[in-house]
Order: sequence, then structure tokens, then C-alpha cells
Amino acid sequence: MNTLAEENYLKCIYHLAIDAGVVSTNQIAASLNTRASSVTDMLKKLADKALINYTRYQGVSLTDAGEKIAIGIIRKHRLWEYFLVEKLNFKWDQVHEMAEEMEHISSEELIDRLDEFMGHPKHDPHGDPIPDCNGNFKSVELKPVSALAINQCGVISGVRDHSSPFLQYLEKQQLTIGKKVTITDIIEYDHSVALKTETDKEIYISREVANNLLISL
Amino acid sequence: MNTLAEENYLKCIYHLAIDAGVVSTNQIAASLNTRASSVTDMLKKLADKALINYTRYQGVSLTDAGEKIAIGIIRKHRLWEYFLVEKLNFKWDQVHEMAEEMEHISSEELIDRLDEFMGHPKHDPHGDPIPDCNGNFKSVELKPVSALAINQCGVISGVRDHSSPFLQYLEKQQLTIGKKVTITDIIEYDHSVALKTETDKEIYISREVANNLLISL
DNA sequence: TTCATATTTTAGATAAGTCTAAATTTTTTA
DNA sequence: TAAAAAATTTAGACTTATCTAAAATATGAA
Repeated sequence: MNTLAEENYLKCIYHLAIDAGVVSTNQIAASLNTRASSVTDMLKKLADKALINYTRYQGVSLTDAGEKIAIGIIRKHRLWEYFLVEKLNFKWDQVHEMAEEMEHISSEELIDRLDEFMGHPKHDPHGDPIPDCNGNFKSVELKPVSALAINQCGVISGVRDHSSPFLQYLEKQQLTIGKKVTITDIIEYDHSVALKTETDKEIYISREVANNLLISL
Repeated sequence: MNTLAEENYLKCIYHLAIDAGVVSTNQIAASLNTRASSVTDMLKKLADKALINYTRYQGVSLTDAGEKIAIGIIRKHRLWEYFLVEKLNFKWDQVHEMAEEMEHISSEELIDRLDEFMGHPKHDPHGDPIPDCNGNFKSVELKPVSALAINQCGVISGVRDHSSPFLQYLEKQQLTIGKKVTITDIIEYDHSVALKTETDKEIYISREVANNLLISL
């Protein structure tokens, strides 16, 4: 088994690698709120365990073994988030911290039974896909609202920012997962966007919000 | 917040103090599978935090603050055990190790909602009482089968040994929580006991089993 | 009540994970 | 392309929790 710190590094590298491929020491340090020197120490350890590909000064990527562990942790995180929202009635902006702890509960059988108990959900409360017990999941291609054109419509299916303030704001605006929206206007000046909901309500969102709100077409 | 090690020491001291009042360094070391010198180090730290009463060579007891934390951990442990058995269909001999990890999930609100989700259960799968959110619980006076006389009857309500082999044995003999039994014979020679179940089945158990099986009269 | 034994504590080390400060390597820019 | 800047690594230190071995204290038996 791996330590809590090791698991957090693997998960972090996995997330950063989605955009970048190879991940830098400083990226990891920024993401984990730690120092680059601490990261270097840990990278050596993970490389010794054959969980990452690492050559000095060249950044890192996960090995197959490392990716498997990372996906396992993400599976646990998302299943526990689903549990907290669907069974214990937490809001989607309240569950991240708790799931950060719960994702390290080691038993595989526990998580598989939890998955079954909840009916094998495919997405967590933020729209992120939940890997199955073999680590497989298909990630639908989502686009930020900011990448759409006037009159395009789609379904809110994910967020790029998982922070409470952002999620609370979306909730207040009723811009939650599953809602269908149509782009009605794009303001050239500040790149803010006007949306129309199914109930014909019009909502203005800033460029920043439009960047962090993901749509499936 | 306290570290995982600190929480485990507090819980351990709480359990040992139930019989003894004051707990010795060696008792703790034996219970936690560690060395007496390690225990001494930790006792100093817990005393600095005012969680235990400690004077060198004199053993320890929990302060009110320490006891409150210990009971909180035990509440979490037992609620998670209940969840694992009642919701995820684990057997009573499978849940201890998992609950040992889950009891350290920090959120109080999570555990209170879990409690509510399950309908505020009063006892865990091994018959141990579950403290409420204020740390209150009433422990019924239970007697080991070995303390009963011929013809006495009662209901199986707890165990002293929580190990898998013991619990599996009881399960196989159908000596599980809630079953009513009557003492039909006590063998002088080896202190083994003959029991009759509600279905009039006769079961012989050894002195050791009789010592670890608890009855409410 | 004194001495042998058991218990407990202290002293000094170790491993994991972190830090700061300094050194090294890579990248950028002029 | 050489110097400056940025990124990364190394060196050495700190904390937590553990260990072994030795010293101190308590207990109990003669």
C-alpha cells in the first residue's frame, strides 16, 4: 500500500497531466501547496516505486501502475461525493473536503459495494465521470460556455472550478448539472455571455464563469 | 485537530480504562502493538494537550476533554460498522478493519447525517452501544455466559472478543446478537457450557467462548 | 526492609515528509 | 549565443512517531 502523501501526489499528477501530458515540479508544488524541493523528494520516491516516469529537470508522467492507482483514488473520491449528496443530502459545494479524506479508505471491496449500493452511478455531483471497478470511464467531450456561439444550445454537464463559492453561485443562478441552456448573446467588450434557460429566464454570466461552466452539445 | 496516532491512543486508553480505571504504559503498549518507550513519548504529548492525566510511573486516565474525543471516535467507529453491515451487506466479522480507518474521517456533520440516514441505531453489529451526538449512551449490564447458572436464560447482546475467527464461529453456531438462550448444563471438569436455543437446539461451547459471549438477563 | 525483578522512562537513532537556503540546470532574452 | 532569469535539485535541518539499549523507579518476596 501507498502512504497518504504518495496517493495525493499521484492524484495530483494525474489531474495535471490531463491537459499537459508531462507535468512540472512547480506545477505539482503549486497544486499541492508545498515547495518544489519537497516535490522533488517525493518524485524520487515515486520513481523508485515505478509509479512515475521521472528524469531530473524533465518533468514527470504516470506509469501504467501509477495511473491505475490514481484512477482508483478518483473513483473513490467521486463515489463518496455521490454518496454524500444523494444519500446524506449534502449540497454539491459541501462534499469536496470530506471526499478528500474518504478517498483514502483502502478497502476495494468497500468501494465496490458502495458503488453497487448506489446503483453504479456514472457521474459525480459535479458531472465528472466515475470510473468503474476496472478503472474504465468514457469522458464526453465538454466545451466551456465561452467556446460556444450565439444560438448554440446544450446541457450543463460539468465544471472546471470545483470551489464552494463558484458552485454556490451556480446553484443560486440555477445553473446546475442537467439544465439545458441556449446562448442568446455574447458581449464583445468583456466576453460576458447571456444565457436562456428552459424556463426562458435570461441569465448574464461573466467571461470567468463562462470559462468554468461546461456544456455537452 | 489531533493526529491519527493521538486518536488511536485516546481510544485505546478509553477501552482499557473501562475495566481498570487507571491504565499502565505496558497495557497500552500491548494493546497497540508498540513499545513501552513509544507509549511514554506519546503520553507526554497527550498530557501537554490536557487530554490525559499523567504522572510518571503512575499510569494514566483520560481527562474530560480526552474522554470526549475518545467517545467521538468510538461513535464514528460503531456507526460506520452499522453502515457497512446494514447498508453494504458485510458480515459482522468483516467490518472492524474498515471501521478502524473510517473512524478518523473528521467531519462531525457527516457522522451526524450518517446517524440520521440510518435511523439513529442504538447498537453496532456486535451489540456495543452507539453514543449519540452528545456522547451519551447507556451501557446495559451484560454478563458473560460463564457467569450464569444452570437454567438461567437471556439474550445474546454482545461479545468481548471482536476478532473474525470468534465472530465467524458464533455465526456458524447461530449464536448471534438477539438470540435467546438457556443454560442447560455446566461441565465442572473444563467449565464448558451447554446452551439451548429458541429452536431447542443444544450447543456446547468452551469456557473460553463462554467468557467472551455476553448475555442480557 | 532489602534486594531481585518488573515496569517505566530517558537517551539517542531512524524513516517519512516537510522546510529554507544554496547550487545546478534549463530556458529565455537581448 | 552568452548572460540573466526561471525552474529544479541538493544539502542540511526539523517534526512526528517510532525503535533499541540503558538508566531510573516501583513492586514484591524472602
